[in-house]
This record gives sequence, structure tokens and C-alpha cells, in this order.
Amino acid sequence: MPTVTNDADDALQVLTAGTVHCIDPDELHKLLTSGRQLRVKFGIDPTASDIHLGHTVVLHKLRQFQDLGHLAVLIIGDFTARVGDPTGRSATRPPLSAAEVEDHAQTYIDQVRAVLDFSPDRLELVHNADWLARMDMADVLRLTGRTTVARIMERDDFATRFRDGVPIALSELLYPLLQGTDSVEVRADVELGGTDQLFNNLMGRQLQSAAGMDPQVVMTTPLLEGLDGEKKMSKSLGNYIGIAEPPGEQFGKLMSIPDELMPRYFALTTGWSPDRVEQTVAALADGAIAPVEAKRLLARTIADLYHGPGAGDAAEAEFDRVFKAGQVPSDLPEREVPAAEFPMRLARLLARAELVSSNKEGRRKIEQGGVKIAGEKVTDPDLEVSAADADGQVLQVGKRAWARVRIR
RNA sequence: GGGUCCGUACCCGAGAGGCCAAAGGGAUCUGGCUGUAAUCCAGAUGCGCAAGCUACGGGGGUUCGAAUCCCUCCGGGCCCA
Repeated sequence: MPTVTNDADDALQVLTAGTVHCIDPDELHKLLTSGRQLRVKFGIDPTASDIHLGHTVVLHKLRQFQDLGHLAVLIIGDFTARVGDPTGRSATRPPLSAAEVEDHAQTYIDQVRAVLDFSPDRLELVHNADWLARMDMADVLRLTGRTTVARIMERDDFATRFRDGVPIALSELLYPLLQGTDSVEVRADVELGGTDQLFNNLMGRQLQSAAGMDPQVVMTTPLLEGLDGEKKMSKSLGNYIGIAEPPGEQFGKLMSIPDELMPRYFALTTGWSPDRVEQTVAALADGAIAPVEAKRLLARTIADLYHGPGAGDAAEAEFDRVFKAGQVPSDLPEREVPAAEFPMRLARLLARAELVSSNKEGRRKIEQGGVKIAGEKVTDPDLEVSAADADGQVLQVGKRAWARVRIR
């Protein structure tokens, strides 16, 4: 068994830093003092294939436990994904097929590698279908008998949906119980999750106690705001930065977050030590670092984290080329258009080059002054171009869409 | 099983026979500004060169004319049992 740090006080401080809930710190301290390698549970439901920075907040916390010698018990919720966690959702999630779930799970695992330590003595990977799929009706009845309808309905999102007449599938009400069962099965000492998981995680304590185990310590991490600076980062809101996205995309998106969000991003997404975060944030606050520079640092850091050292510098250089110097990106798509279709209106060519979704939209973009051909702004919405005019030229729409036309 | 209400564009949501390609908000996009794909300000947002076409859960009907009225089917909420 690996050695575990015995300085419980220091460990407690590091581990509780940046958490929203810790239930409860005394229990955690006791566990840390025991010198045992703790089993730290974190469950993910592979309902979608992309991990974004919001997901990494809790993963960084889990990594801290690993770095202190503890064991991350990563539960792939292949069974629960099929039920659909209703957390924070206003509607029932459509069920996924087993194949979709498996596919997502593999992508998840690949992406999680960027944050977690995958050494065998630091990570245990399990699938909850291994125990949940085996339960029979008697097991289910026993499980559901351990709580009450009133207790389940305390959960805010259930209460809200019920009040507003939004449907709640009966299966969704069971979700907290399933997640709690996971805690019993993996004998979790600690469970991590976002703040929205608090209810589910506490259910784990209840079920563990009922099973005669010491209840797990529950710790929650903040939900990261997305690019808009207000709503929580999520794929469905489209305000996310995926960790598998190209570095240039990550860099650009990070440059577009509201300035006020920077301290939070430094604290929650970089994996930096609390000290380093504090120094950087302080420097930003007293003007020692200009906001742009801080944002660039953040953007480089994230790109490096997920694409290897140097990725951030490269992304930054390209960003400057394109957005500061206004040059064409070094790598831009080519679109082939048959010569027979010419001459055609530029508006139509933009659509053929997939820069706009319709001729009409192309016309609109020209009228708004957002279209350039070979670097020249076009003002005539009815402009006709010949094959010779168009061949090999770079079309640009707005600040972020380019294509080179090839006549064939 | 009975009753009742609802289903509108990417999302929320107004609309009550013609003035509706459909108010308003969100979201997104374009332009200007700039330290940024930030903020702020302005504008745009079904398709078609156009005549026009398609669109208000699906289908059918009434009418000169339907998102708006009727029938039916599908989906959903609530109440009663």
C-alpha cells in the first residue's frame, strides 16, 4: 500500500480549499489521521462524450486526494446513465442506448487522463452496472423502502418541477438511491461532486449507515460559470470549453470570458496550488498584471494542460496573427466549387463554401459589411463573381470564418 | 376510466379569422470601439435574384381568407376515481 501523508492538518486544509460543502470536516480529519489510504468516490454518467472545464473542477480536487496518496474510485455510471440523472434539468432526459453509453464512457476515460493519475495504486475504475444491473425486484423494494417520498421530494429540482407541472418520470426519483447504492458498493470513505450533487451524495451516507458502514464524507466543489459568465458551464447551453477542443479554440474561448471570471477560472480550472492561484489573483487585483496578460496566461495554461507544453504559446501566436494583425489563419479549410456554376453571386458562393447557411444569410452578411474576398471588404450585395475571380481566393465572413475556394 | 387545460421559430413566450414570416425577452450573428472571440453601443436573425414558397404538434374540414373556428390523431399537464 502506498504511503499516505500523515500530516492530517495540512492535508485537511488543502483538501477543503475551494470546496463548498464538507460534511463533515471532523470526520474527514479523523479519516486523514488514520493513515489509511482513503477510497475517494467520484461518479460520472457518460451521457455525453465531451468533458469540459466545468467537469474538471471536481477532477482537480480528486487529483489532490491522489497526490496525497489516496485512491480515486472512479465510477462509470453506465447503468445510471440509462436512467438519466435529473439534476438541474427541467425535463426528463431521453434514455441512451447501451452502445451510446459505452462509446461515451470510453471517450470520457480518455479525456480524464489529462487530469487524474492513472497509476494502478491511485485509481480504481468500476462500472455501476456491475451491481445495479443485477438487482431484482426484491432488492429494489428493499432499497426504496429506505427513504420516503417526502424525503426525495425535498430535492429542489424535483420540488420545482413538481410545482411547475413539469413531468418527472418515476425512475428519476430513484436516481439518488442508485447513486447512494454506489457508495455502499465501493465502500466510499469520501464522495466528491459538484454542489448540485449534494442531495445525491448525502443519500449515500444514509444508505451506508443503513448498511452498517461509517457514512462517507461528502465534499462538493463549485459549479463553474460558462463563457457567458452567468450560467453554469454546460454543453447544452453552448457556453463551454471542451478539454478535447483544439488549443486555438480553447485559447480564443478563454479570451472571451468576462474579466471578473478570471480569478475563479484560475482557482478552479488550472490545477494550480492555492498559493499560486492567490499570488496571481492578487497581482491581477493590484495591477501588477494587466487583465489581458492575466487572461492570456490563463488561456496558455489551459491549452498546455490539455495539449502539452508549448500548445499555449502556439495558440497565442496564432491568435495574435489572426485577431491582432488581422491576417488569415495559417490553416484554413478549402472548399471546392464546380466551374460550371459560375458566374454566381458572391452571396451564393459564401453558402457554397459553407461559410453561411443560406444565400440569404450571405447577402445579409455582405450588407452588414462582414464579408471580405482576398482581404477586400465587399459592399455590393449583388456582386457577381466569375470562376477566375474566385479560384484560390480566401473568403472571410465575420471575424472567425474563412475558406479558400478551389474551382474544379 | 371520467373531466379539464395545453402543444407557436434555437429557447422562453405573446397571439385569438384578415393589418402575421408571427410582439417581447433570451440566445446567436454582423458592424463600431478596444486590451480580447471581454465590456459598451448600433443593427441583423425562415427560404428564394425575384414572382413567390414553406412555417405555428400530425392529418382532415369550415371560410374569399386560419397560428387563431370544427373534427380527429399524437404528445403532455392538472383534477376526480
